[in-house]
Amino acid sequence: MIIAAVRRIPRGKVCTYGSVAEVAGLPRRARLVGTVLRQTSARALPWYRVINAGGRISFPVGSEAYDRQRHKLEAEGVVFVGGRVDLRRYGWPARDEQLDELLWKVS
DNA sequence: CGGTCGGCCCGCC
DNA sequence: CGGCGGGCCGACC
Repeated sequence: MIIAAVRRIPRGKVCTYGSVAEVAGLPRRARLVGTVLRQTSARALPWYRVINAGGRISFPVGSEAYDRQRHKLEAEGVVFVGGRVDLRRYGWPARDEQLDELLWKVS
């Protein structure tokens, strides 16, 4: 479940659409993740922790949605440099954690 | 840095 | 059935 995957993103971290899909067991379905997030309205869901593979927010800069997402992330300590976040530092899961994350489905 | 081109998979017309 | 466009992605120029 995509929603479940999004829910597992730790505070202060971000996850790309592609990674969310992978963790959810749906490789190559990044676009689906975007579609789902667009339609879902769950307030408790940390949707704002999902960004694109370029480390950017997938909303037009200056848009209300962009600002909302960015503020939420910054409030958790995520730092933007030139409109981007360093995925090596804030990306989840980290490369060495990915295996564990995919294995989580089995358990 | 920006722009394009496939590739991807779905949903809608 | 074909065409188009998405909160995408990677490769290339």
